[in-house]
Amino acid sequence: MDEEEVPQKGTVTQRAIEEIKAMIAEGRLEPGERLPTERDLAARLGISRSSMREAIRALTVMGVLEARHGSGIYVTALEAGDLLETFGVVADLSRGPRLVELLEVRRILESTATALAAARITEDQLAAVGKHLAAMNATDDPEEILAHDLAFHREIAAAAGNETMAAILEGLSSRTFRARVWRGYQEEGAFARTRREHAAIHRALTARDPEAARAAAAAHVGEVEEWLRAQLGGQSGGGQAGE
Amino acid sequence: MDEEEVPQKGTVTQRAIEEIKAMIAEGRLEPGERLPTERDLAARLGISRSSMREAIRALTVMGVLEARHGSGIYVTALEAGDLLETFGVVADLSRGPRLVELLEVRRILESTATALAAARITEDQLAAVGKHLAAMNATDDPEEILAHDLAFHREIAAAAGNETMAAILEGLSSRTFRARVWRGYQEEGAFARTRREHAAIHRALTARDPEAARAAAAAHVGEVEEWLRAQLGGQSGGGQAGE
DNA sequence: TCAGCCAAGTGGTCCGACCACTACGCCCGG
DNA sequence: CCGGGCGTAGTGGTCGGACCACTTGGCTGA
Repeated sequence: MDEEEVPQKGTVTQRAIEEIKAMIAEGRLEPGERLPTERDLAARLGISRSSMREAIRALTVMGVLEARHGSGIYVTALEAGDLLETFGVVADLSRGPRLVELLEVRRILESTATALAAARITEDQLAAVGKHLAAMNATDDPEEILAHDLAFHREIAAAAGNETMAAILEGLSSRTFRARVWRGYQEEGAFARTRREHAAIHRALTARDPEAARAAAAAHVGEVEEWLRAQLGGQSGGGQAGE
Repeated sequence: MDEEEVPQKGTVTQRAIEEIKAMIAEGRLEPGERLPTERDLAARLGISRSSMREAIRALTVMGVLEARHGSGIYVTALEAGDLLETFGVVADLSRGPRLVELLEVRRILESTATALAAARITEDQLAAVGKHLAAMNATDDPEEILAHDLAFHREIAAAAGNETMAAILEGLSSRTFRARVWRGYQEEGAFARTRREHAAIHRALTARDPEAARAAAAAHVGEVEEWLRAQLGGQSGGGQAGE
């Protein structure tokens, strides 16, 4: 006799995660909508609140849910930018060969995004890009330069018109990630070159020339990529970017 | 005087996550290494085990940690494929415009990956690709076709030599994701066309022609992309792929 | 020697209490 | 009647401690 009920595949928490995912996938929960309370959900699935909390935490990390202390749990709009955290963390923790692979992915996406931007960018956006370029060249503070560099590329990614791609690139360019690489990179006077590359990208955007933009962006990222690849080869001391 | 320590930024769990991330980033924990027990870690940071478990769960979802029941918690090798789960989940839950954006990203990466594969693929890998292509054409069972289709592209991505990119593509092609799109797509007799496209990709690979491979792959994904975009435009009933 | 058992240790689950914060309505003064 | 301020109920966040399920490795006994 054993009547039975979907015994248990895997852990209880896993089941809870699938359950909530299903609720969203099937449209039982709309983006922005509030979920039942943790206590309710736990009771409903017949599991403890602790386990349910872990399930919620998992979905929160994935950017699917958002918990507001004292208010409730809500389904995010899934509007990109929500999944970028995971990407950023992975990028920050990667090293060696993995880092180069990540940079290669960035080169591919960034060059395409820049090409798209060249064709679609508005005057306002172009002005914003130029502003960051100028600010970057007007200071010597590495911190500030890095900040404007990030903004420069972010602005371009946004102009490409694909939010999801912009979010991925954002993750691939997270602050600590780039800071790590830059430290060593800049010491080699690759500074002027970086400025030249940025200027080239800006020129291509201004000229609305997708092909030139793609080439400039690819070269820009590829430059760093090459340097990193070399570092991994036969470095002995000093460079800590890859190792 | 104040000994003191950064009281608490944000939630306790968040602090725990940062702490563990830092341990890995600073090399205090090597990939594959076993972490202290949950109880230890919790005590060490002065938080409860529940909170520590949530932190661990978060990092597990991100693919940074791996928990083995009865054995311990380990740092993953961060060898790609670990972050693909998140990507897959997001892809599964996305709809409408977001879905198109995701497909666009896939088109960009897939075409580049296929081009790289054309230049680097080995005889063995090429044979494997051909096998899946044949299997795909030899059956009418949608399930089986889908399975071989996925394997076909996976094999190519692997041949491109960038594991990280392959992992991302894997996530972007997750089973339920594609199944959802295919259902409607195939009903329009896009079947023969898909076969033709796959054959074209295979030919380009065999000829070791990167440009042809890139074009074939881009066209292949772009085809589906276009269809989906059209669906979103003015669809009234039936098609459930996007809405 | 080796197979099998046993026990310690670890992650997985559950419970129930309390804290921190938000939201909303009730009450009181204007 | 109106509005602001204070309560309070409700929700997520944290805690601690008990017990379960599984792995591992050593020990026992054939």
